[in-house]
Amino acid sequence: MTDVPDSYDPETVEPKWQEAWRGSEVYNPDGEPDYVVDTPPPYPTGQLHIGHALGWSYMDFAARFHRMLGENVLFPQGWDCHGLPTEVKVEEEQDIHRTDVPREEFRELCVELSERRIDGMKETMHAMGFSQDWSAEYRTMDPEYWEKTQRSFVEMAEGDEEESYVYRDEHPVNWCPRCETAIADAEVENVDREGRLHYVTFDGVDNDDIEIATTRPELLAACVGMAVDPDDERYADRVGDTFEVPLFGQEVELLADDDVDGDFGTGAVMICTFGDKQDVDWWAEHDLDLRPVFTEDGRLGELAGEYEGLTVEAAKTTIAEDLEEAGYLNDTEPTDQSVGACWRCDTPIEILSKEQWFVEVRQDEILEKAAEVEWIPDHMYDRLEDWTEGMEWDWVISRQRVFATPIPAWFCNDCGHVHVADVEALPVEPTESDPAIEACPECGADDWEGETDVMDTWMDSSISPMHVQGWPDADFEPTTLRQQGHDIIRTWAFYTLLRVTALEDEVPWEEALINGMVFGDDGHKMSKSRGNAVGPEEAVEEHSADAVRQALALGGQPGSDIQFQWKEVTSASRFLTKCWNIFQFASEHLDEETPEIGAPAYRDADQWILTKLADTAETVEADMREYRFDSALRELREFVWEDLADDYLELVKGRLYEGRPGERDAARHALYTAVSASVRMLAPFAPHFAEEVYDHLPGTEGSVHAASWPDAAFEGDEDAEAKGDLIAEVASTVRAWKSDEGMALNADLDRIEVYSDQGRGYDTYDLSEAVNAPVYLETGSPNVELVPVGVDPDHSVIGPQFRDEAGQVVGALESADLTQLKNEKEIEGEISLEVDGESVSIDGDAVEIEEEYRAESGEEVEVLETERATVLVFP
RNA sequence: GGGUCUGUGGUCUAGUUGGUCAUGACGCGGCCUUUACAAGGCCGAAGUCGGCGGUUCGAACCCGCCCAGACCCA
Repeated sequence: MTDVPDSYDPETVEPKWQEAWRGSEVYNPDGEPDYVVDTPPPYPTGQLHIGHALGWSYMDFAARFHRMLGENVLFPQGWDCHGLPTEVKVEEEQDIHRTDVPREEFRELCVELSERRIDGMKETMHAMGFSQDWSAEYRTMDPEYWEKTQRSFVEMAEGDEEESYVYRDEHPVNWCPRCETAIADAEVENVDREGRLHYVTFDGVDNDDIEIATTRPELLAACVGMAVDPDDERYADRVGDTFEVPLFGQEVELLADDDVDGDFGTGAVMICTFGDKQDVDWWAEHDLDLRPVFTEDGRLGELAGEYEGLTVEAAKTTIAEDLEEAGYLNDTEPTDQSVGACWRCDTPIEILSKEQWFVEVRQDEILEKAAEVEWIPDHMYDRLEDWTEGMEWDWVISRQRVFATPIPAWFCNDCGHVHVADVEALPVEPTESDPAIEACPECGADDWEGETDVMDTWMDSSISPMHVQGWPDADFEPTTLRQQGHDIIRTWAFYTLLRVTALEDEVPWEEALINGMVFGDDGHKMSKSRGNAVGPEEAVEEHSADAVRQALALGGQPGSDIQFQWKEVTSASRFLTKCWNIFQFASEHLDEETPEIGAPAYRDADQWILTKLADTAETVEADMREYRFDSALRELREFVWEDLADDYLELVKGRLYEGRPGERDAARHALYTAVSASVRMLAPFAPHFAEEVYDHLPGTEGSVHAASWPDAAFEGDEDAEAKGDLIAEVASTVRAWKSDEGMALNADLDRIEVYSDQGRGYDTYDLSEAVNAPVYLETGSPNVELVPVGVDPDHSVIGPQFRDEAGQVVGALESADLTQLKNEKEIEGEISLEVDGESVSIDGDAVEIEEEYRAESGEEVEVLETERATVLVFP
């Protein structure tokens, strides 16, 4: 091998292999897949952010690893296209309102924008080296996909009232006045802000007046009742009293309800339709009137009389002023409040009662399936459980928007009958075409109005595992892995469980790997204003994709939030350089014949590195199976850097350069085995680097990503590891000593003597070369003065043996005469002590006597202590 | 207010059948061109393992309370 470049240049290597992979089929499953990833379909924002990079890195590590295990991996990629942000962007770019152009035309503009944005995100995915199977790409905005969304809707709507999950009803829903659409609970976020509490008097009707406190005087027109805590003594005999609503005049009754917080304001509150979810509960509970006062665009409506047309904020001010003028407003004060807001645009939501489509939430069956999924880490199940148990309202799935999957239904203009499309008719756009049936089955008329409402985009993405598994053409089988962030457990994970359970009565995925958030280098959430935001492209450009991937893997174990740190990227990049240098060294000694070397006469050092390699491969594989990418990579790095580079290479250099052919071949073969296995284990993390090395490595064919995980099992001498540890340790200690002494590392020494438990039973060839000195193996103790300097009791023996006296025993050992202890231990095999007036005896093996060697005066010898040996160095 | 998680040298991080000398990286200081590698090697300084209490012969680890932070929810 002569064509190995001096240095590793990711800037040319990475794009080269990305190009090659694009044109190959190395990531396409060959036949029926048995490891299927339910890849998140991201929303096409145009930017793949660092959080995506983390999630996709996890999936890519897993996909590449499982391919190497010989599994047929399907790692598809979808795009969750529908939704409001795209509509808003199109309106902005085209300078139009969505109603200015026909629905179909507006939709087309949204599709075009989505396509442009998808292209940009795909580029970043390629640059990160992710290994999706692009032949399995899908987009929820394509008719082939929304046919499936519609089908899933139709199937869930089938059956009688008892069976069917889908129903249409008028019910209060969360409403975003800016987006002018209903939204689900999961799309409401609570934001803390300061409000103003208004103390308002309501005149009594044939009874005394009452004072209530409210933050929302603009809702007076919608007031339909008042409530107090039944145990509130201030209002003990007043329940049932009637009052007149100031400015608006409707009469309302005082109710008692446990949910009233008596400590808030005056202890009396008004009930409006609707200020919040609590109002909805009271309204339903006490069967109150409905006085809808808000319009769909967030203004006051007809019932507000002279205030009609004012925005919520303007009405709040105006009505407060008028209350004050009329003498009803007694006081105001600031108060902390938490208001629901649209998670897409942060506009405070209102609650409107509207005719909408709903999907029933059957908590028990969702939880039953959720419990069958293996959550990684497992406490993520708790989040799903909490959310599910706390669900109060069914899922409102209709949206009054355009760019989404149409709800496949029509209304009969004569009798109002609702017709849901038949499966055979799908996909269908009911605003464009009439139903397949002609006459209304209820009244016989033939005059249909297509549903203009569209579906919540979560209806699209919540069938992703079914789409990925080829539903409905193929029978559904659970996918293997779902990877997603913990921030969307309440949405994507929840809805997917709900839908797949309802449709197939199966778990959507066997394992749910939940990743944390990625914070900036300063430990805070990434944000442009804070200036700590880093994009994947930027990081890749600065170092390399392989380095960024490693940094993400090492950020922490999956599930925990991680901090993006440049220093980790730097250190990963150095590791690649180190690996390249190892490989470069190895390449000078390997050729096409190396892999074929038969029956190599391994020396101790060779057996040692091969044993270490086997242990490493086993540990790394176990970690990878458990998605512990952090510890897998750490383990691998330690092996490569410490065992392979620092120790083994130094030990066998002499043999490789000057050994006899048989001895050289043994080292070459072991070196080849270690390098080949290491590069394959590195492949999931650093796919470009691994491919480049593998490409140069003799005896390989094709891509490293089609290679198999190293089967490194090695049966060497029983104590190969112990011998090798000793050899490596002595070599490195002597070399460190030389460095300390300011000597050249290849300075020759007169001789060294090694005293250890291994006696003379190991091989000195490599050791001798590595320290550049003749090596004499010795047994027993060196002929230099030995001075006991302390004791090292084994607490795991002494603790259980003496229980509460253990402390005293250890104290006695430490204060005893060391020379005497040593004699007892060596002669008697046990040690006797006086503790608390009683004589106790300790097994000699439980007490280590620490000793130091003192060279006899006049002799020029250095005594080095290692963990396993004492080394005398004669310079 | 409720739930979940986290707290380990300056920074980030590892660490479960509880065993005394706590892992590694980056950074910092010093020394060294050695037939793969100065993007390297060697040595060093730097830690009340958030705090308090408990269990135990022994606690970073188990239990309780408290403090701080993150996320989700109300």
